[in-house]
Amino acid sequence: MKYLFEVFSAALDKIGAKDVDFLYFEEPKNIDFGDFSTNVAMKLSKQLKKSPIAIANDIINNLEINPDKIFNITVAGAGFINIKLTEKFWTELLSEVLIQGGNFGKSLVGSGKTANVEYVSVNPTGLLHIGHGRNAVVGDTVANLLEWIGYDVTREYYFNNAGNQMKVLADSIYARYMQLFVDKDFPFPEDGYHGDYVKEIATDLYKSFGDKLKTGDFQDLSQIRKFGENWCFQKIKATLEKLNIKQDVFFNEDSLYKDGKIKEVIEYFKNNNLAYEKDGALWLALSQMGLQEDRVIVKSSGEPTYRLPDIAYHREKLERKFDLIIDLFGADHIATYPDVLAALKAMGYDTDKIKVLIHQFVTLTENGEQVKMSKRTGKSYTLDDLIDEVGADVVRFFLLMRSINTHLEFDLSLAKEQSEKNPVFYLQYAHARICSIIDKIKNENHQIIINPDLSVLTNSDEQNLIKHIYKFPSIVLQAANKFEPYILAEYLKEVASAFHTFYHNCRIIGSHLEIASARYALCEATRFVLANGLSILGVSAPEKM
RNA sequence: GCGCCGGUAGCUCAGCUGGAUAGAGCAUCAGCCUUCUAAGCUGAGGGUCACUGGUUCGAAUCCAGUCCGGCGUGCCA
Repeated sequence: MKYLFEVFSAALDKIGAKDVDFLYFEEPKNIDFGDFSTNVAMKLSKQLKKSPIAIANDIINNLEINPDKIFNITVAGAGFINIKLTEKFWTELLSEVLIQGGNFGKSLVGSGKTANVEYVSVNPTGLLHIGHGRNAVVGDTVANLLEWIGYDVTREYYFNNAGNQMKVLADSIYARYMQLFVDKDFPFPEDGYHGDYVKEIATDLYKSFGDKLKTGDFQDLSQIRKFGENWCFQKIKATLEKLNIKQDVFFNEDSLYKDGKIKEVIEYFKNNNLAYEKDGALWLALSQMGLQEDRVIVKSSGEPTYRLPDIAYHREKLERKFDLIIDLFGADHIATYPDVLAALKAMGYDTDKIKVLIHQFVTLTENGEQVKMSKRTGKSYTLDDLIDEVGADVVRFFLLMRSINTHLEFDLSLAKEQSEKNPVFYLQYAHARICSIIDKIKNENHQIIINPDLSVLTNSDEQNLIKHIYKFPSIVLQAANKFEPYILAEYLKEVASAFHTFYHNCRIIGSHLEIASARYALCEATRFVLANGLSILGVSAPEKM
């Protein structure tokens, strides 16, 4: 690509084209058009006052072509320039891949920079459901992608164990505890958590404390609250661990109060006349920061609204001097971030460093029918249940294979399917097949040349596979820059498909030594791409299936 | 009402910094196992790209409007 840019820029200079910042090469949908094509001649039509086709011909006549690299260049259609590279050009790229091996796909664009990715961030009041699963898996994969392009990444979990929700949890646990062990008619709080897990907590609580917590006074409730928090956190962490997710920092909202950070934010806005008191509450003057309406940051009861700690927390992250700060949350939190960003901007921070990623909801379906998974209705389908049912690999892959902007339908019947219908197995199967070949060659002592001449890989299936392999680093970069793991997932399916076709048509064992050796090398390169790609997605790459 | 996301094949989704015949998987139909894993391969059918108008040599893609679905629009988080 770099090579193409160089020769084309030189030719454009020669024909007198100016300010060509729109020169780019794309892969035509139809491979008959070649490996790359450019529409630069069409775009120059106005400037040069000539027909696109004439310009295209001018460009071609002024190109200095290295016949080792470029096979041919043609003008087609309304003025496209199509470029076909030589087989040798591609096979030379392949040897690069083999040298890089497990590092193939990495780049340095983010090296020396730091990133903070905040995800999951569920308060310890319950169990994770599938929507949280999407958040967790996407966040973790975005973090992986950033690491692959060179960032030093901190994975962070933000939680609040002091708010009203925790009180509701404690009340709910207490009610279940009383119902189960003291008085079965004990009233359940109206806004309490109805999930079955609350009964489990109550049962475990009874095992630890027996009848000691019957009074329901402040001291009892605070012990119950702590017990519930630990119980939930342990479960949440265990579920995340099953998905191969481990976060570096667990940031407690409470520390913002203890360290005076909340106070500092309030002071700042008061001192700058951006906060005022009305109806006994403290309002943030967002209307002076470019937004529509002012909002309450401290209620008349003296408690802060979620906005205040959110602002203080993000200020804290900015103060930790990350080059990139990523927040990931579900569509239901969409309203929270414009206020936070506006407030930070008003405090003089560079909010361009903060990228807010919002993923749409997940619906779980089985046999075309929606499965309920709410934690309030009581009948719940947790993320943990899902992992136990279909496995961590399938959960991760299914939650990653769609753009975060779209509603994701998790098809439970398809996920359960241990067959060719399931896209995860398609990928893993390609990897396992390669490992099986490598095994067989080693175990049965088939002869293989160590550094074979790769230029014999000229047939269309081999060439097609090489071209797919070559794209891997740019796919990783693209997925990382757009924060979209699905781009990688889709790509890996294409690689697997190219491999399966190659595998079907090109035998290794039994071919001539030179051919067999070169194909063996191609298999190894493919294996690196699949293994590296799957590891970014956090999906295992089995050697046998 | 306003804001964000979406509306593309029977289903789930790509394609959206404008480009050549709109793609994939599943489903349907028809083929391929004496040879490295058939969880595989090959082929066929299937589309008014929600609708209307505009910009352009050219629109699924950009702009405006309309309709439909999801989420939000709290002194809940």
